Amino acid sequence: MDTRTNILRTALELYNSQGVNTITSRHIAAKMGISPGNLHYHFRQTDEIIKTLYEQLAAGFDDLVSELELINPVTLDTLQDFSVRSLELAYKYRFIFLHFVEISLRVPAIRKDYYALTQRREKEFFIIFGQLKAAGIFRTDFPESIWESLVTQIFIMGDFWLSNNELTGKLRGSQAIKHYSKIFSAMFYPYLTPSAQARMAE
Amino acid sequence: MDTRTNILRTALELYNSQGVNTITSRHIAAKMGISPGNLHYHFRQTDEIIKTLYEQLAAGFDDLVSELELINPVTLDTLQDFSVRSLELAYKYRFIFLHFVEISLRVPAIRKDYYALTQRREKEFFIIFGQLKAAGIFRTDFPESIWESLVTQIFIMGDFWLSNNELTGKLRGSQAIKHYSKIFSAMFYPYLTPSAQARMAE
DNA sequence: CTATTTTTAGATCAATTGTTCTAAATTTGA
DNA sequence: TCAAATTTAGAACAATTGATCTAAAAATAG
Repeated sequence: MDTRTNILRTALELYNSQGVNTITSRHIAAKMGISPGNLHYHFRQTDEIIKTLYEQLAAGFDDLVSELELINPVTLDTLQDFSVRSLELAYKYRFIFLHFVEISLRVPAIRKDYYALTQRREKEFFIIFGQLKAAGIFRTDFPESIWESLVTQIFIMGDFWLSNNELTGKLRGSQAIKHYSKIFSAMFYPYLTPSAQARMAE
Repeated sequence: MDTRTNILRTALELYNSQGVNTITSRHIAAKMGISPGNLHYHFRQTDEIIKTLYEQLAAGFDDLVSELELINPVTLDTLQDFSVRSLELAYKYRFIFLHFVEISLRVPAIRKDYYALTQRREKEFFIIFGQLKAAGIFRTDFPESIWESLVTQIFIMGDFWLSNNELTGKLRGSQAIKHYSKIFSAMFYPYLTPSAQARMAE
Protein backbone atom coordinates (compact mmCIF):
# COMPACT_ATOMS: atom_id res chain seq x y z
CA MET A 1 0.00 0.00 0.00
CA ASP A 2 3.05 2.26 0.43
CA THR A 3 2.98 4.10 -2.89
CA ARG A 4 6.55 5.32 -2.66
CA THR A 5 7.93 1.81 -2.16
CA ASN A 6 5.66 0.58 -4.92
CA ILE A 7 6.99 3.18 -7.33
CA LEU A 8 10.56 2.08 -6.61
CA ARG A 9 9.65 -1.59 -7.06
CA THR A 10 7.82 -0.99 -10.33
CA ALA A 11 10.52 1.33 -11.65
CA LEU A 12 13.21 -1.26 -10.90
CA GLU A 13 11.24 -3.92 -12.74
CA LEU A 14 10.65 -1.73 -15.80
CA TYR A 15 14.18 -0.32 -15.91
CA ASN A 16 15.63 -3.82 -15.66
CA SER A 17 13.49 -5.18 -18.47
CA GLN A 18 13.25 -2.24 -20.84
CA GLY A 19 16.17 0.03 -20.11
CA VAL A 20 16.49 3.34 -18.38
CA ASN A 21 16.02 5.49 -21.45
CA THR A 22 12.86 3.98 -22.86
CA ILE A 23 10.99 4.03 -19.55
CA THR A 24 9.44 7.35 -18.49
CA SER A 25 7.62 8.39 -15.36
CA ARG A 26 4.35 7.97 -17.26
CA HIS A 27 5.21 4.34 -18.04
CA ILE A 28 5.85 3.62 -14.39
CA ALA A 29 2.61 5.29 -13.32
CA ALA A 30 0.63 3.47 -16.01
CA LYS A 31 2.06 0.09 -14.99
CA MET A 32 1.02 0.80 -11.39
CA GLY A 33 -2.37 2.16 -12.36
CA ILE A 34 -1.77 5.51 -10.70
CA SER A 35 -1.73 8.99 -12.20
CA PRO A 36 1.43 10.76 -13.36
CA GLY A 37 0.55 13.54 -10.93
CA ASN A 38 0.58 11.09 -8.05
CA LEU A 39 3.95 9.69 -9.04
CA HIS A 40 5.45 13.16 -9.17
CA TYR A 41 4.00 13.93 -5.78
CA HIS A 42 6.26 11.23 -4.35
CA PHE A 43 9.25 11.92 -6.63
CA ARG A 44 9.31 15.50 -7.88
CA GLN A 45 11.96 14.55 -10.40
CA THR A 46 12.13 11.21 -12.16
CA ASP A 47 15.89 11.07 -11.62
CA GLU A 48 15.26 10.85 -7.88
CA ILE A 49 13.83 7.39 -8.47
CA ILE A 50 17.04 6.32 -10.16
CA LYS A 51 19.13 7.92 -7.44
CA THR A 52 17.18 6.16 -4.70
CA LEU A 53 17.57 2.80 -6.41
CA TYR A 54 21.29 3.42 -6.75
CA GLU A 55 21.48 4.19 -3.04
CA GLN A 56 19.74 0.91 -2.27
CA LEU A 57 22.34 -0.90 -4.34
CA ALA A 58 25.25 0.94 -2.73
CA ALA A 59 23.88 0.21 0.74
CA GLY A 60 23.58 -3.46 -0.17
CA PHE A 61 27.23 -3.56 -1.21
CA ASP A 62 28.30 -1.82 1.96
CA ASP A 63 26.56 -4.51 3.94
CA LEU A 64 28.33 -7.25 2.00
CA VAL A 65 31.72 -5.66 2.53
CA SER A 66 31.07 -5.14 6.25
CA GLU A 67 30.24 -8.80 6.57
CA LEU A 68 33.40 -9.76 4.71
CA GLU A 69 35.55 -7.62 6.98
CA LEU A 70 34.28 -9.44 10.06
CA ILE A 71 35.58 -12.75 8.75
CA ASN A 72 39.17 -13.51 9.74
CA PRO A 73 41.12 -15.10 8.26
CA VAL A 74 39.82 -14.70 4.71
CA THR A 75 39.94 -17.90 2.71
CA LEU A 76 39.21 -18.70 -0.90
CA ASP A 77 35.79 -20.00 0.11
CA THR A 78 34.77 -16.77 1.82
CA LEU A 79 35.95 -14.85 -1.24
CA GLN A 80 33.93 -17.13 -3.47
CA ASP A 81 30.88 -16.64 -1.28
CA PHE A 82 31.33 -12.87 -1.35
CA SER A 83 31.65 -13.01 -5.12
CA VAL A 84 28.37 -14.86 -5.56
CA ARG A 85 26.50 -12.52 -3.22
CA SER A 86 27.87 -9.53 -5.08
CA LEU A 87 26.74 -10.95 -8.40
CA GLU A 88 23.27 -11.60 -7.01
CA LEU A 89 22.96 -8.06 -5.73
CA ALA A 90 24.20 -6.60 -9.01
CA TYR A 91 21.72 -8.74 -10.93
CA LYS A 92 18.86 -7.40 -8.85
CA TYR A 93 19.79 -3.83 -9.80
CA ARG A 94 21.12 -4.73 -13.22
CA PHE A 95 19.72 -1.72 -15.08
CA ILE A 96 22.24 0.45 -13.22
CA PHE A 97 25.16 -1.58 -14.56
CA LEU A 98 23.66 -1.93 -18.02
CA HIS A 99 23.35 1.84 -18.30
CA PHE A 100 26.10 2.96 -15.96
CA VAL A 101 27.63 5.68 -18.11
CA GLU A 102 24.21 7.00 -19.15
CA ILE A 103 23.06 7.18 -15.56
CA SER A 104 26.24 8.82 -14.32
CA LEU A 105 25.77 11.50 -16.97
CA ARG A 106 22.12 11.95 -16.12
CA VAL A 107 22.50 11.93 -12.33
CA PRO A 108 25.82 13.57 -11.44
CA ALA A 109 25.37 12.73 -7.74
CA ILE A 110 25.70 9.06 -8.66
CA ARG A 111 28.94 9.70 -10.54
CA LYS A 112 30.45 11.44 -7.53
CA ASP A 113 29.31 8.77 -5.12
CA TYR A 114 30.62 5.95 -7.31
CA TYR A 115 34.01 7.60 -7.60
CA ALA A 116 34.35 7.88 -3.82
CA LEU A 117 33.25 4.27 -3.50
CA THR A 118 35.90 2.92 -5.89
CA GLN A 119 38.57 4.79 -3.94
CA ARG A 120 37.47 3.07 -0.73
CA ARG A 121 37.13 -0.35 -2.35
CA GLU A 122 40.60 -0.15 -3.84
CA LYS A 123 42.18 0.04 -0.41
CA GLU A 124 40.01 -2.78 0.89
CA PHE A 125 41.12 -5.03 -1.96
CA PHE A 126 44.78 -4.46 -1.18
CA ILE A 127 44.20 -5.40 2.45
CA ILE A 128 42.50 -8.62 1.40
CA PHE A 129 45.27 -9.36 -1.11
CA GLY A 130 47.76 -8.96 1.71
CA GLN A 131 45.86 -11.38 3.93
CA LEU A 132 45.66 -13.95 1.15
CA LYS A 133 49.36 -13.63 0.40
CA ALA A 134 50.18 -14.10 4.08
CA ALA A 135 47.96 -17.17 4.15
CA GLY A 136 49.89 -18.74 1.27
CA ILE A 137 46.88 -18.55 -1.05
CA PHE A 138 48.03 -15.75 -3.36
CA ARG A 139 51.47 -15.79 -4.95
CA THR A 140 54.08 -13.41 -3.61
CA ASP A 141 56.41 -13.38 -6.60
CA PHE A 142 54.47 -11.01 -8.87
CA PRO A 143 55.47 -7.35 -9.18
CA GLU A 144 53.29 -4.87 -7.29
CA SER A 145 52.06 -3.27 -10.53
CA ILE A 146 50.40 -6.57 -11.48
CA TRP A 147 48.24 -6.42 -8.36
CA GLU A 148 47.33 -2.82 -9.03
CA SER A 149 46.14 -3.76 -12.49
CA LEU A 150 44.20 -6.67 -11.06
CA VAL A 151 42.14 -4.28 -8.96
CA THR A 152 41.13 -2.33 -12.08
CA GLN A 153 40.31 -5.62 -13.78
CA ILE A 154 38.08 -6.60 -10.89
CA PHE A 155 36.24 -3.28 -11.09
CA ILE A 156 35.68 -3.52 -14.83
CA MET A 157 34.60 -7.15 -14.64
CA GLY A 158 32.34 -6.45 -11.67
CA ASP A 159 30.71 -3.45 -13.28
CA PHE A 160 30.24 -4.84 -16.77
CA TRP A 161 29.71 -8.60 -16.67
CA LEU A 162 26.00 -7.81 -16.90
CA SER A 163 26.55 -5.76 -20.04
CA ASN A 164 28.54 -8.60 -21.54
CA ASN A 165 25.70 -10.97 -20.73
CA GLU A 166 23.22 -8.58 -22.32
CA LEU A 167 25.29 -8.29 -25.50
CA THR A 168 26.07 -11.98 -25.91
CA GLY A 169 24.64 -14.82 -23.87
CA LYS A 170 21.60 -13.21 -22.30
CA LEU A 171 21.58 -15.76 -19.53
CA ARG A 172 18.90 -15.18 -16.93
CA GLY A 173 18.95 -15.06 -13.16
CA SER A 174 20.77 -17.91 -11.46
CA GLN A 175 22.14 -19.18 -14.77
CA ALA A 176 23.92 -15.90 -15.39
CA ILE A 177 25.23 -15.77 -11.84
CA LYS A 178 26.57 -19.31 -12.06
CA HIS A 179 28.30 -18.65 -15.37
CA TYR A 180 29.94 -15.40 -14.37
CA SER A 181 30.96 -16.55 -10.90
CA LYS A 182 32.95 -19.28 -12.64
CA ILE A 183 34.64 -16.63 -14.74
CA PHE A 184 35.47 -14.66 -11.61
CA SER A 185 37.00 -17.76 -10.02
CA ALA A 186 39.02 -18.44 -13.16
CA MET A 187 40.16 -14.84 -13.11
CA PHE A 188 41.93 -15.41 -9.79
CA TYR A 189 43.32 -18.85 -10.63
CA PRO A 190 46.61 -17.69 -12.19
CA TYR A 191 47.29 -15.55 -9.10
CA LEU A 192 47.09 -18.51 -6.72
CA THR A 193 50.03 -20.45 -5.34
CA PRO A 194 50.39 -23.95 -6.83
CA SER A 195 49.00 -25.50 -3.64
CA ALA A 196 45.94 -23.24 -3.70
CA GLN A 197 45.47 -24.02 -7.40
CA ALA A 198 45.53 -27.73 -6.61
CA ARG A 199 42.96 -27.27 -3.86
CA MET A 200 40.71 -25.33 -6.24
CA ALA A 201 40.84 -28.01 -8.92
CA GLU A 202 39.05 -30.50 -6.67
CA MET B 1 32.19 19.50 -49.09
CA ASP B 2 30.72 15.97 -48.92
CA THR B 3 27.75 16.58 -46.64
CA ARG B 4 27.24 12.93 -45.82
CA THR B 5 30.80 12.45 -44.64
CA ASN B 6 30.56 15.71 -42.74
CA ILE B 7 27.43 14.53 -40.92
CA LEU B 8 29.21 11.36 -39.84
CA ARG B 9 32.25 13.31 -38.67
CA THR B 10 30.19 15.82 -36.72
CA ALA B 11 27.94 13.15 -35.24
CA LEU B 12 30.98 11.16 -34.05
CA GLU B 13 32.41 14.25 -32.40
CA LEU B 14 29.15 15.14 -30.65
CA TYR B 15 28.30 11.57 -29.62
CA ASN B 16 31.80 11.13 -28.19
CA SER B 17 31.68 14.30 -26.17
CA GLN B 18 28.04 14.45 -25.11
CA GLY B 19 26.66 10.95 -25.31
CA VAL B 20 24.34 9.23 -27.71
CA ASN B 21 21.14 10.04 -25.88
CA THR B 22 21.53 13.77 -25.43
CA ILE B 23 22.50 14.43 -29.05
CA THR B 24 19.66 14.62 -31.58
CA SER B 25 19.65 15.04 -35.34
CA ARG B 26 18.89 18.72 -34.80
CA HIS B 27 22.01 19.16 -32.68
CA ILE B 28 24.17 17.64 -35.39
CA ALA B 29 22.59 19.81 -38.08
CA ALA B 30 22.95 22.95 -35.95
CA LYS B 31 26.62 22.24 -35.23
CA MET B 32 27.22 21.87 -38.98
CA GLY B 33 25.13 24.90 -39.87
CA ILE B 34 22.78 22.93 -42.12
CA SER B 35 19.03 22.44 -41.87
CA PRO B 36 17.40 19.43 -40.19
CA GLY B 37 15.69 18.73 -43.50
CA ASN B 38 19.04 18.47 -45.23
CA LEU B 39 20.39 16.09 -42.62
CA HIS B 40 17.39 13.83 -43.02
CA TYR B 41 17.81 13.89 -46.76
CA HIS B 42 21.13 12.10 -46.28
CA PHE B 43 20.03 9.90 -43.37
CA ARG B 44 16.29 9.25 -43.39
CA GLN B 45 16.55 7.88 -39.87
CA THR B 46 18.95 9.16 -37.23
CA ASP B 47 19.81 5.61 -36.22
CA GLU B 48 21.38 5.09 -39.64
CA ILE B 49 24.10 7.50 -38.61
CA ILE B 50 24.88 5.37 -35.56
CA LYS B 51 24.77 2.21 -37.62
CA THR B 52 27.16 3.62 -40.20
CA LEU B 53 29.61 4.72 -37.52
CA TYR B 54 29.44 1.24 -35.98
CA GLU B 55 30.20 -0.27 -39.38
CA GLN B 56 33.25 1.96 -39.72
CA LEU B 57 34.45 0.71 -36.33
CA ALA B 58 33.82 -2.94 -37.19
CA ALA B 59 35.62 -2.56 -40.50
CA GLY B 60 38.58 -1.01 -38.69
CA PHE B 61 38.78 -3.99 -36.35
CA ASP B 62 38.57 -6.42 -39.23
CA ASP B 63 41.55 -4.68 -40.80
CA LEU B 64 43.54 -4.96 -37.58
CA VAL B 65 42.78 -8.65 -37.22
CA SER B 66 43.63 -9.35 -40.86
CA GLU B 67 46.99 -7.68 -40.32
CA LEU B 68 47.60 -9.74 -37.20
CA GLU B 69 46.82 -12.98 -38.99
CA LEU B 70 49.49 -12.27 -41.61
CA ILE B 71 52.20 -12.14 -38.93
CA ASN B 72 53.78 -15.52 -38.17
CA PRO B 73 54.92 -16.39 -35.63
CA VAL B 74 52.98 -14.22 -33.18
CA THR B 75 55.17 -12.84 -30.41
CA LEU B 76 54.38 -10.83 -27.29
CA ASP B 77 55.47 -7.69 -29.11
CA THR B 78 53.04 -8.18 -31.99
CA LEU B 79 50.29 -8.83 -29.48
CA GLN B 80 51.23 -5.67 -27.59
CA ASP B 81 51.18 -3.71 -30.83
CA PHE B 82 47.79 -5.14 -31.78
CA SER B 83 46.50 -4.23 -28.34
CA VAL B 84 47.55 -0.58 -28.63
CA ARG B 85 46.08 -0.24 -32.11
CA SER B 86 42.81 -1.75 -30.89
CA LEU B 87 42.66 0.70 -28.00
CA GLU B 88 43.30 3.61 -30.35
CA LEU B 89 40.54 2.53 -32.68
CA ALA B 90 38.12 2.02 -29.80
CA TYR B 91 38.96 5.43 -28.43
CA LYS B 92 38.15 7.04 -31.77
CA TYR B 93 34.65 5.52 -31.68
CA ARG B 94 34.35 5.59 -27.90
CA PHE B 95 30.69 6.63 -27.77
CA ILE B 96 29.79 3.18 -29.08
CA PHE B 97 31.52 1.49 -26.15
CA LEU B 98 30.30 4.02 -23.62
CA HIS B 99 26.70 3.35 -24.67
CA PHE B 100 26.97 -0.17 -25.98
CA VAL B 101 23.88 -1.64 -24.36
CA GLU B 102 21.79 1.43 -25.19
CA ILE B 103 22.86 1.33 -28.80
CA SER B 104 22.29 -2.39 -29.16
CA LEU B 105 18.74 -1.87 -27.86
CA ARG B 106 18.15 1.08 -30.17
CA VAL B 107 19.69 -0.45 -33.30
CA PRO B 108 19.01 -4.20 -33.29
CA ALA B 109 21.14 -4.69 -36.41
CA ILE B 110 24.18 -3.72 -34.36
CA ARG B 111 23.36 -6.27 -31.69
CA LYS B 112 23.14 -9.04 -34.26
CA ASP B 113 26.34 -8.02 -35.96
CA TYR B 114 28.24 -7.77 -32.68
CA TYR B 115 27.12 -11.22 -31.63
CA ALA B 116 28.37 -12.77 -34.86
CA LEU B 117 31.62 -10.88 -34.45
CA THR B 118 32.30 -12.20 -30.94
CA GLN B 119 31.74 -15.73 -32.16
CA ARG B 120 34.40 -15.27 -34.85
CA ARG B 121 36.83 -13.51 -32.52
CA GLU B 122 36.57 -16.28 -29.94
CA LYS B 123 37.96 -18.82 -32.39
CA GLU B 124 40.71 -16.46 -33.47
CA PHE B 125 41.81 -15.99 -29.88
CA PHE B 126 42.12 -19.73 -29.31
CA ILE B 127 44.29 -20.06 -32.39
CA ILE B 128 46.60 -17.31 -31.14
CA PHE B 129 46.68 -18.85 -27.66
CA GLY B 130 47.78 -22.12 -29.28
CA GLN B 131 50.56 -20.39 -31.18
CA LEU B 132 51.80 -18.64 -28.04
CA LYS B 133 51.76 -21.88 -26.07
CA ALA B 134 53.71 -23.63 -28.81
CA ALA B 135 56.23 -20.78 -28.77
CA GLY B 136 56.82 -21.22 -25.04
CA ILE B 137 55.31 -17.82 -24.25
CA PHE B 138 52.04 -18.93 -22.66
CA ARG B 139 51.96 -21.56 -19.93
CA THR B 140 50.68 -25.01 -20.84
CA ASP B 141 49.83 -26.20 -17.32
CA PHE B 142 46.51 -24.39 -16.82
CA PRO B 143 43.18 -26.23 -17.31
CA GLU B 144 41.35 -25.48 -20.56
CA SER B 145 38.47 -23.80 -18.71
CA ILE B 146 40.86 -21.09 -17.51
CA TRP B 147 41.63 -20.14 -21.10
CA GLU B 148 37.96 -20.08 -21.98
CA SER B 149 37.29 -17.67 -19.15
CA LEU B 150 40.23 -15.56 -20.25
CA VAL B 151 38.56 -15.00 -23.61
CA THR B 152 35.44 -13.64 -21.91
CA GLN B 153 37.64 -11.46 -19.71
CA ILE B 154 39.35 -10.05 -22.79
CA PHE B 155 35.99 -9.22 -24.36
CA ILE B 156 34.69 -7.50 -21.24
CA MET B 157 37.90 -5.57 -20.69
CA GLY B 158 38.09 -4.63 -24.38
CA ASP B 159 34.52 -3.47 -24.54
CA PHE B 160 34.36 -1.59 -21.27
CA TRP B 161 37.75 -0.11 -20.40
CA LEU B 162 36.42 3.13 -21.86
CA SER B 163 33.41 3.04 -19.56
CA ASN B 164 35.70 2.46 -16.60
CA ASN B 165 37.77 5.44 -17.67
CA GLU B 166 34.64 7.56 -18.00
CA LEU B 167 33.45 6.57 -14.53
CA THR B 168 36.76 6.97 -12.73
CA GLY B 169 39.92 8.44 -14.19
CA LYS B 170 38.63 10.30 -17.23
CA LEU B 171 42.03 10.14 -18.85
CA ARG B 172 42.11 11.62 -22.32
CA GLY B 173 43.48 10.37 -25.61
CA SER B 174 46.98 8.97 -25.51
CA GLN B 175 47.05 9.09 -21.71
CA ALA B 176 44.07 6.76 -21.49
CA ILE B 177 45.51 4.44 -24.11
CA LYS B 178 48.86 4.26 -22.31
CA HIS B 179 47.22 3.52 -18.96
CA TYR B 180 44.88 0.83 -20.21
CA SER B 181 47.40 -0.85 -22.48
CA LYS B 182 49.50 -1.37 -19.35
CA ILE B 183 46.50 -2.99 -17.69
CA PHE B 184 46.05 -5.25 -20.69
CA SER B 185 49.70 -6.29 -20.51
CA ALA B 186 49.39 -6.96 -16.79
CA MET B 187 46.30 -9.01 -17.50
CA PHE B 188 48.35 -11.49 -19.53
CA TYR B 189 51.36 -11.55 -17.21
CA PRO B 190 50.17 -14.39 -14.94
CA TYR B 191 49.52 -16.54 -18.00
CA LEU B 192 53.11 -16.28 -19.25
CA THR B 193 55.83 -18.85 -18.71
CA PRO B 194 58.50 -17.75 -16.19
CA SER B 195 60.95 -17.03 -19.03
CA ALA B 196 58.40 -14.86 -20.86
CA GLN B 197 57.63 -13.09 -17.58
CA ALA B 198 61.31 -12.35 -17.10
CA ARG B 199 61.59 -10.98 -20.63
CA MET B 200 58.59 -8.74 -20.05
CA ALA B 201 60.00 -7.31 -16.82
CA GLU B 202 62.88 -5.67 -18.74
C1' DC C 1 22.06 27.03 -72.69
C1' DT C 2 18.62 24.42 -70.72
C1' DA C 3 16.33 20.59 -68.80
C1' DT C 4 16.84 17.35 -65.23
C1' DT C 5 18.56 15.70 -61.04
C1' DT C 6 20.44 16.49 -56.60
C1' DT C 7 20.80 19.09 -52.60
C1' DT C 8 19.20 22.34 -49.45
C1' DA C 9 16.28 25.37 -46.17
C1' DG C 10 12.65 25.85 -43.44
C1' DA C 11 7.96 25.12 -42.10
C1' DT C 12 5.20 21.74 -40.20
C1' DC C 13 3.28 17.53 -37.92
C1' DA C 14 2.03 14.41 -34.42
C1' DA C 15 3.90 12.28 -30.45
C1' DT C 16 6.14 12.37 -26.19
C1' DT C 17 8.42 14.26 -22.35
C1' DG C 18 9.10 16.15 -17.46
C1' DT C 19 6.79 18.82 -14.67
C1' DT C 20 3.20 21.82 -12.59
C1' DC C 21 -1.33 22.96 -11.24
C1' DT C 22 -5.98 22.49 -9.36
C1' DA C 23 -9.34 20.32 -7.18
C1' DA C 24 -11.20 16.25 -5.32
C1' DA C 25 -10.75 12.32 -2.34
C1' DT C 26 -8.84 10.11 1.49
C1' DT C 27 -6.50 9.66 5.79
C1' DT C 28 -5.08 11.42 10.17
C1' DG C 29 -5.30 13.30 14.71
C1' DA C 30 -7.24 15.75 18.51
C1' DT D 1 -16.64 14.37 14.81
C1' DC D 2 -14.50 17.43 12.00
C1' DA D 3 -10.72 20.30 10.69
C1' DA D 4 -6.21 19.80 8.87
C1' DA D 5 -2.90 17.34 6.39
C1' DT D 6 -1.83 13.97 3.01
C1' DT D 7 -2.57 11.65 -1.13
C1' DT D 8 -4.57 11.25 -5.47
C1' DA D 9 -6.45 12.05 -10.42
C1' DG D 10 -6.29 14.27 -14.41
C1' DA D 11 -5.85 18.35 -17.12
C1' DA D 12 -2.54 21.38 -18.81
C1' DC D 13 1.92 23.50 -20.43
C1' DA D 14 6.03 24.39 -22.78
C1' DA D 15 9.79 22.10 -24.85
C1' DT D 16 11.66 18.71 -27.73
C1' DT D 17 11.79 14.97 -30.76
C1' DG D 18 12.04 12.22 -35.33
C1' DA D 19 10.32 12.65 -39.44
C1' DT D 20 7.87 14.58 -43.59
C1' DC D 21 6.68 17.94 -46.97
C1' DT D 22 7.24 21.80 -50.21
C1' DA D 23 9.61 24.77 -52.74
C1' DA D 24 13.78 27.02 -53.81
C1' DA D 25 18.61 26.74 -54.95
C1' DA D 26 22.52 24.46 -56.84
C1' DA D 27 24.86 21.10 -59.49
C1' DT D 28 24.99 18.14 -63.47
C1' DA D 29 24.58 16.51 -68.07
C1' DG D 30 23.48 16.55 -72.87
